[in-house]
Amino acid sequence: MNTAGIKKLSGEEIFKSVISHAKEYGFVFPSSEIYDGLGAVYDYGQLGAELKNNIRKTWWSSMVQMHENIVGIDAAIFMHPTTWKASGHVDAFNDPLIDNKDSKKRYRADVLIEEHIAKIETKIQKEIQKAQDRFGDSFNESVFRQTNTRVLENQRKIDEINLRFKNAMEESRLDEVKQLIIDLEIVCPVSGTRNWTDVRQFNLMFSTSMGSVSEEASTLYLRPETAQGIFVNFLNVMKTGRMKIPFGIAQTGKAFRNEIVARQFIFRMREFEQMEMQFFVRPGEEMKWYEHWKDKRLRWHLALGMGKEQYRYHDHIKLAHYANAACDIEFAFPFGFKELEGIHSRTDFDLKSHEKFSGKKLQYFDPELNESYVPYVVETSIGLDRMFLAVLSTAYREEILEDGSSRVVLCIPPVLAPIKAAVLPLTAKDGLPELAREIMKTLQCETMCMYDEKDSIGKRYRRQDAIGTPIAITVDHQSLEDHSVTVRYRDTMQQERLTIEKLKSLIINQTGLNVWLQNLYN
RNA sequence: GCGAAAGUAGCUCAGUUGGUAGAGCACGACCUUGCCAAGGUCGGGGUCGCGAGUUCGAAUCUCGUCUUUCGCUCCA
Repeated sequence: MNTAGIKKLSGEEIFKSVISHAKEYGFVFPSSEIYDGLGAVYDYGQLGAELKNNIRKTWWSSMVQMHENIVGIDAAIFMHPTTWKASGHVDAFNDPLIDNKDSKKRYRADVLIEEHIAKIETKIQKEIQKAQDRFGDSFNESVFRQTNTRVLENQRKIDEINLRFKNAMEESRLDEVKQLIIDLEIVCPVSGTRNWTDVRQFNLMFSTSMGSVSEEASTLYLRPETAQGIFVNFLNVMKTGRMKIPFGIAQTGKAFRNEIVARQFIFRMREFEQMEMQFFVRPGEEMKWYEHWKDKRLRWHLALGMGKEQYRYHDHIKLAHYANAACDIEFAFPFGFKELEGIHSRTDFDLKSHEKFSGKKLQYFDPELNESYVPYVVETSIGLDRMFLAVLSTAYREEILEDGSSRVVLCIPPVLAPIKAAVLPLTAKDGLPELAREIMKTLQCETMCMYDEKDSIGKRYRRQDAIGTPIAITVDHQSLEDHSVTVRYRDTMQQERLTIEKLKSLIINQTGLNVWLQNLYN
């Protein structure tokens, strides 16, 4: 049987199919689904976890194992709060915002309250003005402020509002900020109504507290990027690893961003996993290394064989405050070309800032130049979940076969496939399961395999196609006599006959990471 | 946050003007079969998102509420 054609699907159709396929076969589930789910949070299922692990492993080996001058670390998600002051994340987005439902205008809640206070202050000023007009030169303002009941009353109001606002902000009680706005009967300057939304803090960082829930507890943030874990460990790694510039530190791990809108399945999530490497170089050489990693990272993607046309560079014109060059590797997702990986020349911004806040010298003594300097940093940073989505949506295919029937197949790059081989007895009797089990036992020491004897052989092939297993091994009656089995390939559906002894090397050659690494960068 | 759509079995969905919940696929057992989604028999699984109301009676009508998805807004 051969493939007669691939069903043409629109991006939207593919995306929808991928999402439901991912759920149906145990790749990705909506989080906490029995409680109706949690918006834009997803769990990886039994096959998804395998695929995700394989992507991570492939990245890690390519970056750490294959480079003598790159080492990997695993920093904690919690970091000293000052880290985020140094990185600029604390100040960046910290305003409490509130919307008026009628005018649909958005205001800073603190500004609304300040304006209200200013109005009361105006009243006080008017009282003072009136008194001054009456008493003339003998008027003493500070005495008046301390004795006049109307002024005192208004001043008391101001102090109370300030206190309430301050307490609310310190305790992150946004509901209290809203209550304050309601209590003060503040109206929208445009619509004149008091129809307010809840106050929302536009801080992209999630916070929690460490220690007991008393005043001793300190506010911690869930890291919004993994990079800072590398920068704060720069000295440790450099010294203990005897690293010589240029060198890199790699890390994979979860990061958290409180996005206002998290959408598009696992493309934009509030909890996500990054795989990134910070490469420390001599100042002035950063552009050379920037180009180097731009090229090398694209070659990594191409080595997976998902198609050259799926990728493109997107150079940033507007640069972040810490960068002097930046580009994305964009991928053709079902909803268009979007950022998959970023390569940024971060200059010495981060290390310098950490020097300033920590008071520690974060410098490298360069024996060739005979001087110390703060290294420049070139970063490669890829979203693991995005890579997962890229793989899954590219792999998904609905094929029409010669006989008019159809099959759904995941053409996942073999090195990433969750299950590498399926072991299938042609029938579930005559001693075939016993031999198949024996083969299974040997192969599962080598790699992820799956045993299946339920339903007809054709059906089992299709089931393996649907989860992207590259190789199916079928044990039949002939196997009992001559120790040979049928090997059936996912993509072509072609079969060949091999002796059992050759299976191991076949699987390693076709799906093994070590073999894949040998051909990488060549 | 605003706007729109949708919540019925693991998946895709049906459910007629209100009358005690169905199909296909999937799942489990058994029989028959054996190289590309075979057939048969039997079976498991749903308080129809949740809560009120109307009614003799609500998956169906009304109201409320929750959740999800999409678009906008925000961010990059």
